[in-house]
Amino acid sequence: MSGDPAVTDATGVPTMFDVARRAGVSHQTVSRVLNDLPGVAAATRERVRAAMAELNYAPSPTARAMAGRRSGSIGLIQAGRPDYGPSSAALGFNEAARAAGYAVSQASMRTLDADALTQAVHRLVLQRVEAIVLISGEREGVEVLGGIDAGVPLVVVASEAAPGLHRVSFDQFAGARLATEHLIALGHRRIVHVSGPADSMDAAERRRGFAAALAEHGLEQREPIVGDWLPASGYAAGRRIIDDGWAGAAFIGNDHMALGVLRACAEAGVPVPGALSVVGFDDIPEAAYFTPPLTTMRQDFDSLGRDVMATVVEVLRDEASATDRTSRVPDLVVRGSAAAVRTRSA
Amino acid sequence: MSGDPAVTDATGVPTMFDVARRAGVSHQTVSRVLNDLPGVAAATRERVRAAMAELNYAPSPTARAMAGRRSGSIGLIQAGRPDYGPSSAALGFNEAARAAGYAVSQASMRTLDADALTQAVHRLVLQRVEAIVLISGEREGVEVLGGIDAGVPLVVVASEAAPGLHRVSFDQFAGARLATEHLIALGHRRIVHVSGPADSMDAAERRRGFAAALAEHGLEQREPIVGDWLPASGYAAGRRIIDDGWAGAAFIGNDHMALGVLRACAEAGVPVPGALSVVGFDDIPEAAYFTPPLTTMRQDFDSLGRDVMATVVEVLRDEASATDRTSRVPDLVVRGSAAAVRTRSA
DNA sequence: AAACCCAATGTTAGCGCTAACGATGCGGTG
DNA sequence: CACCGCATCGTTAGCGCTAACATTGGGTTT
Repeated sequence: MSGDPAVTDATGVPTMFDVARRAGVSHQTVSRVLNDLPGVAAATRERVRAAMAELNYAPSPTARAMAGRRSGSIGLIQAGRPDYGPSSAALGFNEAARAAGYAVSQASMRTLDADALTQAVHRLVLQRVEAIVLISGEREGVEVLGGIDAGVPLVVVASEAAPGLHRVSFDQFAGARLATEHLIALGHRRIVHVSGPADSMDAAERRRGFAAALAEHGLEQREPIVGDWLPASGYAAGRRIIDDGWAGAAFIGNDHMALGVLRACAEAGVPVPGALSVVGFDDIPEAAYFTPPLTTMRQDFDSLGRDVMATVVEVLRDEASATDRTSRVPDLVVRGSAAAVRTRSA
Repeated sequence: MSGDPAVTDATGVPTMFDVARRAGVSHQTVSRVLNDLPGVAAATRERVRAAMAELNYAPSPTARAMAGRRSGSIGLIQAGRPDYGPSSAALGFNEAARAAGYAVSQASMRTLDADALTQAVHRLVLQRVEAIVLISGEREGVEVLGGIDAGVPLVVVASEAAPGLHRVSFDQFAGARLATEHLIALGHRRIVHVSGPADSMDAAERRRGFAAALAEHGLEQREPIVGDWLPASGYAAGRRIIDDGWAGAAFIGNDHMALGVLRACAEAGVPVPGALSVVGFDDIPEAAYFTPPLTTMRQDFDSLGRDVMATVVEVLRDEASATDRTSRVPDLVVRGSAAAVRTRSA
């Protein structure tokens, strides 16, 4: 692998000059071939290509970044718990980035705080990333990013408008409305919502969607119970719902909390969906095996990640003005946790 | 933010020369201060430090990498599904890396294949990463990496020996033995194991640990049922266990499959832990809210990630020979899914 | 006091690439 | 046939840093 006599570099990695010498041209011509620039005769181009192949040459991203043009890398900041959703989206993004020829410099942080985020952005800028992507549900992240002049395009996954930033997201509002309408269609009239935390944009949108569906059908609105996305808070919410005794159906902000609700029902002997119909959100891999299997809203996080990368490419290509892709609507996946009213008396 | 008159650079980012001019020294002295090299008078050192602070100077990682010494970045390859374990470990690693002053260049791939992995390594090497970390449970990943002369230290998270590589892992063998012994201590004599796929090193180690515990206590060994870590395969395994009717307890390779087993039992009306005791592995956040709450083996993935980074730092510091850290043993977390034999007749 | 040493600094030359400009040589125009 | 123009290529100068060497000036040695 190393020690090739045609290679001058001490590390054994061929440089542009090695290719140039081998092809009998100047290094600049090699550069032109590499970047598909015009002004190279077809025959020469081929000769250079052959030399590159023979030496197994690959340009140094570092040197390219130094020389000023594209660095070929993109910064990815992931803030928050390593949940299924964000992790999948990050994975999809990562694969798409590599497929597009980009490297990904990742900065993850378990909890989002303004200073850490700002620092992370600056570090990435120093690394000459061509764009920075933020995957985080918290509103604060978007606000912080909106106030930074990074000098490179910023793309966020955010379900609320992000002034000055490029945005990609699922339509959480529509998803929540569909979920709620499913319960309404099953004949439920007293529906409660367990929402995610106040600082979550997804939670806010789902809450809006829930409220909109109820309003459209003239149903009574109760103040949602606020959780923190974790099963424990869902469990607590479940107990409250049971003790309260009002609701016949519940739209839960995410599958984790829905699991907590199911657990609370199981403990209290409340049959699901007999006495309480439950719909979740996300469709995590476990959802189909809950007891009972969870009816929920599926989000294709993987393709979300790909969409993010597509946006990056687009923005980088034509320096476009603020993009806003909120196209995808989550799909309803019907399983056993929500049923029609009075099923049992049939 | 930009346009500082003391800064020469067109992009507005101060360079070493800006600092040098401001401090009235040469750029090389600035470099010396930056790298804590000797041969700089204390007073000068202070003056340079002040100038750096005033200009908000930060060295360019790109230029540093170019100039040959450390690049300040580490490559992270994550292969496989974005499950809770690997995602958490990657997060812990990422945070630890940043804390240690390193950037992380991440290459994720949903499925591991030799070519993709090899390519990823080469890309990272071109980016001049100082070390490469692989987080993937599959044996093939370790084998492929073992056969590559990357020129930089390679660190893997692997529960089997990795010749020529630095290794970090939990002691899966000990963990599985503890889990099995817990069931034995509860009085169980007919225990079955549902293992992960054959290409998983964790699965193999857990299987060994399970077999060792049974052997020690002279219990009958049945061939483990092989799953693929996903709930669906756990469900299938659960059905087989129930149909078979032999086992009174089951040690399941991970929590996801355990969920499938619980689901199968719930459907078949087999009480857990009444008729079948179940122990899982991983302690995913959902496990405490399964029905019944799952007794399982907790692994602190976050600190695993930190351990990996610690190993990287260590290896980078003294070019040490192959490291091997298999210290941590998973902890038993007792919940409701495993009970003593004949509990019901009490 | 001449020679010397060493701490403290400055100067120069790259790392591998891109960007800007120069230098060829060929065909076509008046 | 002198002239221009354009494709095709080469040369030079950086990007911001580190590494190796050159330079200074005070304090020691002989």
